[in-house]
Amino acid sequence: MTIKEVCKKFDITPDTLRYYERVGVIPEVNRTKGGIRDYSEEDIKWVENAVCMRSAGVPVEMLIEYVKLFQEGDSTITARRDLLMEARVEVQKNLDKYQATMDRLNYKISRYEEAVKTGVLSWDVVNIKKD
Amino acid sequence: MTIKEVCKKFDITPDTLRYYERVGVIPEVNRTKGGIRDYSEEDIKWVENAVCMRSAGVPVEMLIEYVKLFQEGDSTITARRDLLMEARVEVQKNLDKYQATMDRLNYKISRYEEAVKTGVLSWDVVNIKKD
DNA sequence: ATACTCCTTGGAGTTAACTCCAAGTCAAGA
DNA sequence: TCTTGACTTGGAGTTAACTCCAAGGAGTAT
Repeated sequence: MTIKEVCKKFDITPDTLRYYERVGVIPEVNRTKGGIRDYSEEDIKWVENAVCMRSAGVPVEMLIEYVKLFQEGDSTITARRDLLMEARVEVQKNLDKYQATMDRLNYKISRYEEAVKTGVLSWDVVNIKKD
Repeated sequence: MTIKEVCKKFDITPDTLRYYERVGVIPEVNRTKGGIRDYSEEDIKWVENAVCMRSAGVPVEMLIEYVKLFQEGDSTITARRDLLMEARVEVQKNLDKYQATMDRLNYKISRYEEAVKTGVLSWDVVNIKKD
């Protein structure tokens, strides 16, 4: 699979994909004789994983560390597990924040819907209900 | 309330809070005769809102726009609602991504837990189950 | 009155994660 | 063989959102 195809599949740019490989967010990809990247199924799984993790804010730094440990073999299994658990804590934290913000947005929007209908804007549209 | 107290309350730095005011993420805050910021309840609500929105990745740009519209008065009610709805779409998108990443992390970690216990590392620890 | 601490400002600097660019290579088509 | 177009590289540039800094002012303790 060419770089362009992989990029299309995951909606990222070739620059990003090359960057990921360069810094080690994904392992090195096989090349044709001409030196052009040819992504294997395995490579694509790594890209998929990287894109997913990055979309949830897992730092590039952490993904690099994971790949490094992976390439060191089975002796790093617990280290990898710990790294993933560390990542999970952060993702969960953010998930909670996003959910809290959704709640706030939903509340505000419902108040605005009301205001648009009735012409009356309640005091607390900016904020959240008084305690 | 002093800037330090507000910062402690929301776990941010004075620099960030002054930055928010400077660029318009929150409206201007009242000062003492000496020129020192004295945050009112209202100000604090704005800060709370800004911190919440920012923690879910709502761009500073968008918060500035909201404050600007708010200060223009009731004629901007629908515009503000639309802005909030736009923000909500983005936050929801990210929420979904974070959830997907949590699922992936949970799966991977469970596989690693297994591997740590049994010493056997299944083929797909890196990725997600084959289709 | 002097020192100390915390506040102020405008503006420069930092960071993470891309994103762009110039110069060069390679395979395929005319 | 020559052109075309996609790919390659190392390195520089960009962006959003802070973060830091130097210089100065105000209020309080000694």
